[in-house]
Parts: sequence; C-alpha cells; structure tokens
Amino acid sequence: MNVKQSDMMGGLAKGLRVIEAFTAETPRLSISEAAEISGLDRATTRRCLLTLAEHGYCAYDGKFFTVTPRVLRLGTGCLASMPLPRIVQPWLDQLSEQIGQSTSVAILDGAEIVYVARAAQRKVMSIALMPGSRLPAYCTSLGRVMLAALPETQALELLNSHPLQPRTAHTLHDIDALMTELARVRTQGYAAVDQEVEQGLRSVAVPVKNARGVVVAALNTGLAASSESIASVIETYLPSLQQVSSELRGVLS
Amino acid sequence: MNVKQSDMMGGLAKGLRVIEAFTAETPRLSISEAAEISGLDRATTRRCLLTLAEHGYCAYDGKFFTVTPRVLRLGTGCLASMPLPRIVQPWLDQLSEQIGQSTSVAILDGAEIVYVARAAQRKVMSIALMPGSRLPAYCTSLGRVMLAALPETQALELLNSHPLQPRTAHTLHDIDALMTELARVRTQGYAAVDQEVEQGLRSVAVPVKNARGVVVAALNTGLAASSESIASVIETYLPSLQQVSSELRGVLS
DNA sequence: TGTATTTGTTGCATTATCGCACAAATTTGG
DNA sequence: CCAAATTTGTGCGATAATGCAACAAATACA
Repeated sequence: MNVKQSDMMGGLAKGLRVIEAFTAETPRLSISEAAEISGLDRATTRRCLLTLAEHGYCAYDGKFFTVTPRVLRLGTGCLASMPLPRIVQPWLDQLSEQIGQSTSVAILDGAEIVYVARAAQRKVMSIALMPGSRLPAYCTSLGRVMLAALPETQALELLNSHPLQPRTAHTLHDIDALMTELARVRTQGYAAVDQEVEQGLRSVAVPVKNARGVVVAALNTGLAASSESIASVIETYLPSLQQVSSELRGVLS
Repeated sequence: MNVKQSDMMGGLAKGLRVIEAFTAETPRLSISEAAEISGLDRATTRRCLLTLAEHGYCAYDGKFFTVTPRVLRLGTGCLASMPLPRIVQPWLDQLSEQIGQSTSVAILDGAEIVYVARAAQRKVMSIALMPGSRLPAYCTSLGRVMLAALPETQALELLNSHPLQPRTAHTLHDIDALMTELARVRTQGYAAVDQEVEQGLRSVAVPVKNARGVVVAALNTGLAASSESIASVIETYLPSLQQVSSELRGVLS
C-alpha cells in the first residue's frame, strides 16, 4: 500500500521522537534539551512533554522532565505479546544449567539486537543485560548471526546506516572486514566473537529458525575470556547451542 | 502549573492509547478492533496505526497490525535510565544465591506493580516474570508493601479505581479486608502472601527505602508452597530480606 | 446465491496544531 | 548587581488533523 500524507499524524510521530530522547545517558531533560535531541521546535517539544506529563508518561518538576514507569506499558505490551520469550525460556534455563554459563536469545531490530530472554549464570559483563536491552548488532555474536541471515545488500545497508564505533581494541569496525566475517558466519552456521563487545568477554551464537527455516532470532552463550583459546570455547559449547537451536525449530511456527 | 488545552496534543495522546491497545491477550488487531479497544474513531485509529507502521513501531500485513520490537525503545529508555535496577541487581543476585530462591524488586505504577530487577532461581510461577512485567498490586506481597506505604485515602482510592478480580481461591478481594491487611503490613513492616496470586506460590516482601526513609520500591522472594507453614517461611527468609533492605537504604538517594 | 453486517477508505467542514516571532523569566558571567 | 545570554512561555496566521457521514469492499449468514 502506498503511504499517503493524509493518513499520517505528525503529532504522534513527534511525540514518539520526544519519548525516545530520554535515554540512560539523558534521563532528565529540560524543554530545550529535549527539543535539541529530538530535532523538533521548542514549542512543539514543550506541547509534547506537557501532553505526556498530563497522561502520566512523564514527570515534571517545573524545570526537568523524566519518563515514568508508565511508558513501560507501551513497550512491554510487545514483549508480553511475543510468544518467543515464553517458548524459549525453559530451553534457555536448561541449557544454562547444563553448560554452566549465561545464555540469551535476541532478535534484530534495525542495526541493533534486542534481548528477549536470558538465563544468567554469573556476572561476566559490566553492563546488566535484561530482556529489552539493546546492543549494536555488528559487534555481537547474536547480531552477526542475524545479519548473516539477511540478503547481503540489506546487511550492508544496515552497517552503513550507523557509525561503527569500536568498543574494544579487538572490535572489527571495517565494513569490508565485517562483510567477509558475515560470509564466514553464513557458511559455518555460527558466529564467535572474541572480546569485541567488552574486554574479557567471549561469546558464541547460532541462529534460531522457525519451522519454515526462516531465521527469527539468535541464541548465544557468553563467558569470561580464560586461558583457553576461542577455538576450544567453540568446541565446548557449540554442539549444545546447535542442539537447542534444532529442538526450537520444531516448536516455533 | 495549570494545564491549558492549547498545550495539549490530541494526536499524541490518541496514538499512545492505540499502542496500549496491543496486549498479550490481543497482540494482533484489525483497525476496527483497535478502534474499539482504544475508544477512538475508526478513521483516527487507522491514521494512528499507519503512522506507527510508517515509523516502524507496527507491522501491517494488509489486515492485521502487530507491534514490533521497536516499541521497546520507548519503554526501555525508562528502565535503562533508572538507577534503581543497576543498583539493586548485585544485592538481588547475592541474596538469591544465599537463600536459594527467586528474588525481585518492583515499584508501584498506579494500581499495578512493575518489576524492575529480578534474580530468578527456579521456576515457581506459571508466567515468566521479567523487568517490565506487571501484576495487580492488591494481591502481591510487593504491591501490599508499597500500598501500605501510601496515605490510607490514596491506597483506598487506588483499590477502588480498579476491579479486584480474585486470581485464586485464596485471593483477598474485599476492600475492607484489604485495608485491614494493609494496616497490619504497615505495623509489622512486611507483607506475606499465601497463594493469592497463583496456586502454589507464596511470597514475602519488605519495603525498600531511600536515605530519607521514603519507600521507593519493594523487595521480595517467592517460593513454592510446601508442607511448611507460611509462618516458617517468614521466619526463614524475612531476616535476609530485611538485611538487604537496610543495606540498600544506605546506597539509595 | 442473495442479503445483512461488518470493515476499510475517502471527502469535507470544523477544529486543533505548528512553528515563527516576540515577550517574559531565568541563568550566566563579569 | 547589572547586563548579556539563554531558556521558557505565548499570540497568531498558515497548515494539518478530526470526526462525521457516505461509500466501497469484504465478510458472515441463511
């Protein structure tokens, strides 16, 4: 269907941009700050914020706005409505216990991965991951598996659309190198990432397919970088991951 | 500040109502269904949905709309920007390991509790709880602790504003009985709930206060209803919960 | 199959929003 | 303490959204 201008509501789109201006780095915003971040007119931003405050999505102390837990209702309707988390959680719990490491399932949203389920075993990352958490796709094992499942042109487009800030000294941040790596991930059927997200963290991921063979998510395990090589890490954990992935394929529509 | 009609954006408020129409029970909506749930005109609802789809918050297959993970960005900005989850998570992990049971921290949003951090130990509930998950406050230990911290008139107002559907045969659903229970929770400093949320599930909760002594959240542990009495459950776990709560008081502003 | 009912789409007059420009208030810097 | 600079609040014309009603298309039903 063609998109007609007459069927668009500017006010809604603008309000959503204002909500997204609130991040972990900028949790408290004045009207001017919110306007700058969202790229909207100050008057419009102010009306958005007052509307959000009136409906309980924002709190206003006369100077700064902060989002309230009420906005969680907007997003968790989605998480709660997804069958995926509920279906994979038992598998994740069992796998995590079996291999003694944290396991996660994530999906792709644009150039980011979104964690939808997780079984944490021990703290290995500095940041706390939970369902809904986001990381860039290009430097994570989960992300590479899902990027590799896309048509190459689309993967390239996604990688080009966002700056590739290296997160550690090991992070691949060259487009050509990444596309080569994606090709390898595609043929070998898994992705291994060695301290590219965070110093001291390694992870191995495999795709999760539905019954029709379409990649709908990715499954990984993350562990502390020890003395053993990344090759032995793959040898140790990949079979279990692939086992769970193939079992999930039967239960996902 | 007075709320002026001229400072409100109807389009934004309407769009948010449309997003909230999508729940776990109604994940796929036609235009008419969304219009009915949100109470808006079909034409307006359609324009909202098309706008959301255009910006990637919805998917449209020509007949039904579904929300996409993109909407998680709206809510998780809030969760990510809250210092509380990050601060309490280590305490939760340690407490959970120490007592061998699942522990959670939640806050109050209207008549509902919202989980903000959780350390799962074993599956005891049929529904998967995660940060962002919601439950009615009146029948949960976490909710009762926070309701008890409110002025009585405000607690009463919240309880009256929402129908008290009993979830099990044990659920207290009489306003007077609940207010009496809240008074007891207030004096004894904790709440114990015996299979009122779900058959076979018991939980004990304590308030979490900031440095100024204001109740900002609640901490609980939930466990399977075993042969031992709820009294012995309290005896076993309450001291650990209170210990963590008092330690948290020092680190929360 | 034919009819009734629901659903999706469009036109249009009414009504509200947008963003500019300017005024008021607040903060910054000497 | 004052003045400059920044931020916040507001009036207004141009522009866009609203909701009604009418219509078309799909669906249900007998």
